[in-house]
Amino acid sequence: MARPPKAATRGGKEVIVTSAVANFTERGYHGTSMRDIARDADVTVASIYHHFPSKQDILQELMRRTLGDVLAATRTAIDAAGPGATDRLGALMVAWVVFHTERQAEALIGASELRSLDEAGRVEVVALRDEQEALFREVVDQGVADGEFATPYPREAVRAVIEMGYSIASWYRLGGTTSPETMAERYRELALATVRAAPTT
Amino acid sequence: MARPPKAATRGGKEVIVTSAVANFTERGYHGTSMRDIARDADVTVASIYHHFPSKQDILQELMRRTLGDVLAATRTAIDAAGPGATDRLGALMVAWVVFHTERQAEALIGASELRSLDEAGRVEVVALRDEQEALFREVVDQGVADGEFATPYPREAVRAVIEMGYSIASWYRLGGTTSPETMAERYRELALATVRAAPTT
DNA sequence: CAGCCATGACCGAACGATCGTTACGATGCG
DNA sequence: CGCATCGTAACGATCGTTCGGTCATGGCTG
Repeated sequence: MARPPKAATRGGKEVIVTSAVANFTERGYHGTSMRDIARDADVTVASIYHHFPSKQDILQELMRRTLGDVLAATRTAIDAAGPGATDRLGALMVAWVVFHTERQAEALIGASELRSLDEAGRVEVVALRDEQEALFREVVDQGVADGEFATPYPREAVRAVIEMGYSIASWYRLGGTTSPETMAERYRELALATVRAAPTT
Repeated sequence: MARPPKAATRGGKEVIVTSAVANFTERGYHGTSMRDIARDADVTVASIYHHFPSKQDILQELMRRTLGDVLAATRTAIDAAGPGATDRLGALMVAWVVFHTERQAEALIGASELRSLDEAGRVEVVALRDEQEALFREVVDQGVADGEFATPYPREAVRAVIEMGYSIASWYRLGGTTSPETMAERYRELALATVRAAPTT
């Protein structure tokens, strides 16, 4: 059947995806042309259509990969953590932040180009996002039930925690003075502080 | 001189801006055509060019207005609050959240279409965003200096607080079960929890 | 083992559609 | 009349996509 002849044929699909990530990040989906993608990937426009049926399909494959990867990474982190909600949320947040520092470009696209998907693609991707949010909610709800977390607003706290990690992708610079692990540690504490707080009044 | 002849002339510039907000929110700047804006504003494309020199100019005026308004609103809130950092950050966060619930579409554009601005526009808008971040940072730094806030990571906490408020614009629905004021109150507490927490070690 | 040829990878050039923008004329109020 | 306002129709550029090819490879046939 059809299989990679050598794997070093020059890249094939991967160079296209890589170029698409860079371009979508910089200019957005609608601001990027197929010719932009082709130029950075060092192929012609027609070659792209040999690997993908359409520009829309590139975006969908990209987003499915990204959201699938981060979901898998956070699930693994939770399963490897202790049984307590504090341990589990800490591990979840560390994995969440590390992903957003190491693969910031893809993470940014995954969260900001939802509106550029067609109907079918959006349904699929929204389902992945809902799964991700549910993962956070389960852990926080467990902590509230066990009494480890005292926040009176678990729903809002979950959104705040998700968003503070996601937002890292928009300003963090790899190679700067703060490593992904250090960043993850700081945000682990910020997240725990957010869910632990009891009402003031 | 030139002034509004009646204010009921049919709208003039305002209907165009309103339509642009709706369209940019739904499809993004590059995903929106001048014909889209014209259709929703009930004017012709040529009429838009009577009020704006270019599509780029519509976006810039939009973003300048939005970021200027939220900056003014948050400054006013801080000045009206008590002198303590807790009061000041609380008032700042309430104003921040209320703005993002009441004018979510514009807020979303202001934060997500930075890359669609040309060089000149970006410089101007980035300056406004930096002022806004500085406002948060001043209050948090004051709290840390006075001992009211114990967070070991003030920089990250500032980013987290800004982002948790901004993100409300992407999911909050006016007319739902939670009013902007209630939402603001909850996020006031989440924000204070985030900056108050001491290191766990 | 030589030769063929199906196949996957790639490309140059063009398609019709739509884009932002403009030239220019009609309208109507002060 | 003068000016702000708005419209019709078109401009050249660029868009996503497709057509029709070339070229190297490697399994199969004799």
